[in-house]
Amino acid sequence: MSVIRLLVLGAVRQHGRAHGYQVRNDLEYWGAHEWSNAKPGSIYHALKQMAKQGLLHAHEVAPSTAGGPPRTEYEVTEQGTEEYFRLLRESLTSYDQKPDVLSAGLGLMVDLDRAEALALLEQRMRSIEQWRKAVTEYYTPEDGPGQLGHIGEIMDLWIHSADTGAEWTRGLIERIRGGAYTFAGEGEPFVGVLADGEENPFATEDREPHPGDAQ
Amino acid sequence: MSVIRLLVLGAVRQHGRAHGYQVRNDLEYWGAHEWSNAKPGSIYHALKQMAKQGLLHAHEVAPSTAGGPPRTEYEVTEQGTEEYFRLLRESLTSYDQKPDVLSAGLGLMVDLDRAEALALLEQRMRSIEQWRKAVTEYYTPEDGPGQLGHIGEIMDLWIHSADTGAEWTRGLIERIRGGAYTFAGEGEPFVGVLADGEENPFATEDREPHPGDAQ
DNA sequence: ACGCATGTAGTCAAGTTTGACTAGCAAGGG
DNA sequence: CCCTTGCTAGTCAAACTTGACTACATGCGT
Repeated sequence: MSVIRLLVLGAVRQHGRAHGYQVRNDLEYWGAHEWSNAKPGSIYHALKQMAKQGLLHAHEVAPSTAGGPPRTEYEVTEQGTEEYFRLLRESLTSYDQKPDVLSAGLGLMVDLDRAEALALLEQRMRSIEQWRKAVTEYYTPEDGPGQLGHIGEIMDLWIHSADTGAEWTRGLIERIRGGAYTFAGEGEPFVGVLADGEENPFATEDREPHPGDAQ
Repeated sequence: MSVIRLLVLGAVRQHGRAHGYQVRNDLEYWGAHEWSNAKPGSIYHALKQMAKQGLLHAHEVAPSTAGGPPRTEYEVTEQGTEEYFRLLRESLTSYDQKPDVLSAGLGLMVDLDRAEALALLEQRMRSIEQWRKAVTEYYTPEDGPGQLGHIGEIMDLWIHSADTGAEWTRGLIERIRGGAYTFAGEGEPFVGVLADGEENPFATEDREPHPGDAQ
């Protein structure tokens, strides 16, 4: 799954009705440009594509109040809502070693109720366990892992990631079970999008890129 | 960086001269179809593209000995070798949280000499440390991390990944320093590609996909 | 009054990835 | 002898991603 659709659906849904630039701003507010491929091109592409596929409804709107080309406002359709929850559930349960997918799931998990979020994360634990078992059984030669030479380090890295990923998930489950955060149907939701005109405290500014990021 | 180019250059280079199907087979042998987007289309595309850019030299060759369309053999040019080592070094030093890039680097690191591999991994440790510092400093609000609500879990996940990634890298450095594996210029290299006609012990077979993998 | 940086909103071409598809040959079974 | 299955080798259209670019308006210093 591409994480863009999940993020875009999540952003549009929280606004009720949003145009591309608003979505773009929300994703920046969430830091998504840091941990996913949320570039303008991808966002506008996803909006158009999902409108074509009936997941979003597009309203043509009068030229913007603040300059620039005419903009389009989008609204999530019923079909889009279904797809949104499908993607969200998948992002929390499936172990595919793509940290961006899980990050998006974490940011949006409060759209579910607490019990379901917990159930999905328990399922995630089981997925990791199964994945680990499949990898160790399949890739361990009869004569022991030493036979693989330095290639064995790749497997070791996977196993290490699976184990630490499971450990972190366990911690998250405990925090949620302990009452942390506000989930759907539990009163005042956490404000996850920027109101119109609100300034973004995490804007990119002229800050250098993180050292260590790929060029 | 896209990991495909690194993998393809590495595979062609170890053969001296290889056609697309051979590369494709090597990547499967390395398990790359499991941990990267090494699909046929991407591989053939990368070969053509890099040939166009002068990183590979393409030899048109008589129709294959075993049926199918005429095939092309590729050889790494001097420019391609430079690019290969550039990508390889980057894959080992840069912390971009894409596990496929590091996996590819691990599989190919023995093309470097031991001292350089160690130096690059030490650099990786520093990159992780810097990245961690930048993230914690930049994303921690004045009133403490609790202010972020559930969004703080995303940051917590990053930090956790950085810390466990550093820990694993430290272990690898120690193993290499302790004399593990055979690096460039240390005699018989580990056999990393399949000889012509050799069967692949890790072939995909009809095995089910790993449970927990994304659909 | 002028120009220049900044913010708003989105487009575009080039490159990359995906998944399904083509096509030839060999082995083996009925 | 024919027919299916599987292996070798690669192509293709559609979708997606990237990074640079356009166009308009506002505010701000000089």
